Amino acid sequence: MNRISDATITRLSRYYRSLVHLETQGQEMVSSKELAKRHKVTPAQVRKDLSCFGQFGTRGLGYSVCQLKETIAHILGLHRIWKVALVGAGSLGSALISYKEFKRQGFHIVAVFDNDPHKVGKKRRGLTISDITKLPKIVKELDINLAVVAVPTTAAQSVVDILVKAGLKMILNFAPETLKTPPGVTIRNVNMAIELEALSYRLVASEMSRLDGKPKLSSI
Amino acid sequence: MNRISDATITRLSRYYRSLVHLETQGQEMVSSKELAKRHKVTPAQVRKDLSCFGQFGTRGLGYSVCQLKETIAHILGLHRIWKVALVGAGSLGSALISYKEFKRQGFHIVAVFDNDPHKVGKKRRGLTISDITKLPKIVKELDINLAVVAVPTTAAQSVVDILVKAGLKMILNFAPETLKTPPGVTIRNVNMAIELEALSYRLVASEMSRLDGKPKLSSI
DNA sequence: ATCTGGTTGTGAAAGAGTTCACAAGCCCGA
DNA sequence: TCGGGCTTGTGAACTCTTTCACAACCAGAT
Ligand SMILES: NC(=O)c1ccc[n+]([C@@H]2O[C@H](COP(=O)([O-])OP(=O)(O)OC[C@H]3O[C@@H](n4cnc5c(N)ncnc54)[C@H](O)[C@@H]3O)[C@@H](O)[C@H]2O)c1
Ligand SMILES: NC(=O)c1ccc[n+]([C@@H]2O[C@H](COP(=O)([O-])OP(=O)(O)OC[C@H]3O[C@@H](n4cnc5c(N)ncnc54)[C@H](O)[C@@H]3O)[C@@H](O)[C@H]2O)c1
Repeated sequence: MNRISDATITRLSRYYRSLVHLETQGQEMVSSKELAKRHKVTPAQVRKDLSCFGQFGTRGLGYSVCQLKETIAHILGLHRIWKVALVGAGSLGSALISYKEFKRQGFHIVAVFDNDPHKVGKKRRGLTISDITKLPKIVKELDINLAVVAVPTTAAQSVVDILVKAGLKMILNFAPETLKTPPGVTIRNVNMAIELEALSYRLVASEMSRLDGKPKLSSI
Repeated sequence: MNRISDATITRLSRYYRSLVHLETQGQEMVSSKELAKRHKVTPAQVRKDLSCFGQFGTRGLGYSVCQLKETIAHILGLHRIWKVALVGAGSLGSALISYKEFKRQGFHIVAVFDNDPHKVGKKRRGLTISDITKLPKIVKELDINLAVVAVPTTAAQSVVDILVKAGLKMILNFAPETLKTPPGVTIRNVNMAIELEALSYRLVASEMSRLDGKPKLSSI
């Protein structure tokens, strides 16, 4: 069992959501075929993804919805509660605080930081906004596992440096910029601008091919 | 020149941001080496990405920052103004409306839709929220190019169906679910939950390897 | 017991994407 | 004009990911 690819982990997350859904529908078993159809991948892909972690299915029957769900939850660490620090209590940060899905998945925002004196001390959904300078101390005290960065692009690198110094190893970044981190620190980016630009590129491409009479692009 | 990969387009978006930054710094030329370092890829990757679209560099010197920036803007369709419909004026939707970066990149939110009678008719940053039933008409009238979906997961598929029927071909979805679209319609997902789960998986993995005394995972 | 229809798990093949390696080319100074 | 230092552009090699294909297996009917 080699290093698991990012793509596989991403797909497991998706399968997980389907399984939760199927369970609420009362479905007992699910085949790789059905799971694949729901996610626009091949059945072989589903089976390969799962086989990275063991054998969970029954030949001829498929996978037990409940059992597979639990297995994936385990793999992804969704049974655990992770303590999250949010940096940046702006419009995006505020939306994230009020986003209940995070908590449901075990990601608890337990501290919010900002550097704006007008915001520090104020409350957001029961959480008091702390000054960014208090971050290292609070991260230690609360034993925080991961950080979400929702500050303006210009401040993002300096915030990441602070987080790294505070000992955090996992960071989710919303600023549309590639940030530097030392080895051992994982940073993942949520980048809506890039997604939009990919759509924009395809709009241009589809217009061009329309003019050329070429066949149009398929989805995803 | 084959089909350009998604990965390449994504990287172009990133390079673009670096180029904008370098231009404001007054830098005239940039090498694939420098660009690569800023984005944690190899110089060869940068050159390959660009070579998909033509030859823009000068051997021995590198690329003209300004010229390359313009070229990429052209490729990605960033010169144009795209009209965007936003569906869902909740907490995320509201954050998106107030996000100025979108407009700067040429993505203008020109209409906002919701199905909540309490919200329809209200204003958000100068935009009146319209009832979702008016969407097809307004999309036609305003000649809207793409749609952003920021409604609860349970409503996302039905909203996408409406969008597809209204003739939209490009959709950016924030709901954490794989949505069905007919061929010819491209949908891209921004999925923070999945990103968090990938981090969570790595946290678990790193804890396990810590216990085993194995080397820790590298960044990215 | 055996057969049938269906599904998993997995090596091997195929396909994508990335990196290597080097000729071709530019600039500058001698 | 020539040589040295540096960088691009790109086929070829390599690596990673996905798909194929099929033996192994399960359940229920006959
Ligand atoms: N608003 C959106 O819908 C949206 C969408 C996509 C991406 N983003 C990205 O998310 C990030 C935040 O966006 P936003 O719209 O919430 O911005 P915002 O300006 O509303 O909020 C940013 C917050 O960060 C705080 N801040 C600034 N520097 C800081 C520092 N050094 N330390 C701690 N806090 C600091 C500010 O005081 C402010 O409260 C940006 O990088 C933006 O590009 C936002
Ligand atoms: N809030 C966040 O920070 C956040 C983060 C990540 C992902 N998301 C996702 O983004 C989506 C929106 O989240 P939110 O927090 O803004 O939710 P929200 O409940 O605040 O807002 C959703 C809005 O959509 C409207 N709506 C519901 N059904 C509709 C329909 N059929 N047609 C038109 N409008 C409809 C509601 O009236 C509401 O205004 C969800 O799918 C959520 O999972 C949100």
